[in-house]
Amino acid sequence: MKFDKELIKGGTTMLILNLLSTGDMYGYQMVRELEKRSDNIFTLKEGTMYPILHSLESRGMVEAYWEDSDSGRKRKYYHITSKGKRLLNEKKKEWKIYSNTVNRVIGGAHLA
Amino acid sequence: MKFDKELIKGGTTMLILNLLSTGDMYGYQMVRELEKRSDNIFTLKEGTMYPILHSLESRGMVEAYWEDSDSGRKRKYYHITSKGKRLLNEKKKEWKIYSNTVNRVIGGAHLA
DNA sequence: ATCAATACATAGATTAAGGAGGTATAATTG
DNA sequence: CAATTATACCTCCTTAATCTATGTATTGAT
Repeated sequence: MKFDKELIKGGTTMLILNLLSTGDMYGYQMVRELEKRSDNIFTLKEGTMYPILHSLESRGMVEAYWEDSDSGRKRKYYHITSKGKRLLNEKKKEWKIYSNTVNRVIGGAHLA
Repeated sequence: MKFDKELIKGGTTMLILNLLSTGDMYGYQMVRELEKRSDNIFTLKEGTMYPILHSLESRGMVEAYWEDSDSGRKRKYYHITSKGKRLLNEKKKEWKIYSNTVNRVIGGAHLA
């Protein structure tokens, strides 16, 4: 299914950008956060997340920086850029169109 | 992104089954119908639809029969079975969970 | 007569996402 | 203290969904 142009294509990207829009985070934290915020409905897989994060970085949507935690453990934090915020807004718009249309089509009272 | 079990996986299948739940249809007609019902947002590609239709048939979700149109042209109609209706209902439930969760996560008023 | 529309179909390419595995350190538990 | 679990990063390969491209054949319109 294609939606006019490029609708949806990568809903995970939207969720990742959305997480980062609420504050800088590191990868491992994002997995837990999304689980928490979705009441364990969504499970972000590392094999899915890290490639997306690296792709977003190379496209200038996020910026990464290393920081030490209290325990001396290294963490790679990601920060959403203004370009990334624009992408997020686009994706949200697309999601609205997509989900509203699905709901209309499947829920709709259409008489033959 | 995976949703607990098998959520969503093939939203196109849901839309196709949904179309058939409103009456028997032939492939070519379904393409036009979905376009119409979605105000041209969804474009069902034949290369996507036919394989799905054949898979649904082999799994007993739909049944096919040939019929001649007025113009003598052959049409292959599809009819949703009760098994197919059950599958449709499951898919709709999954869609509700999925879309509600996305909306909660991205729209949600979460304070850090 | 030619072109667009109707109507079916498949093969191969593309892409998103997941599964499985790998490295390394810190915290917990027996 | 040793073993396990949790933290934290990463990549390669596969699977599955979908699209692109193509093919056949008939009918209707110009």
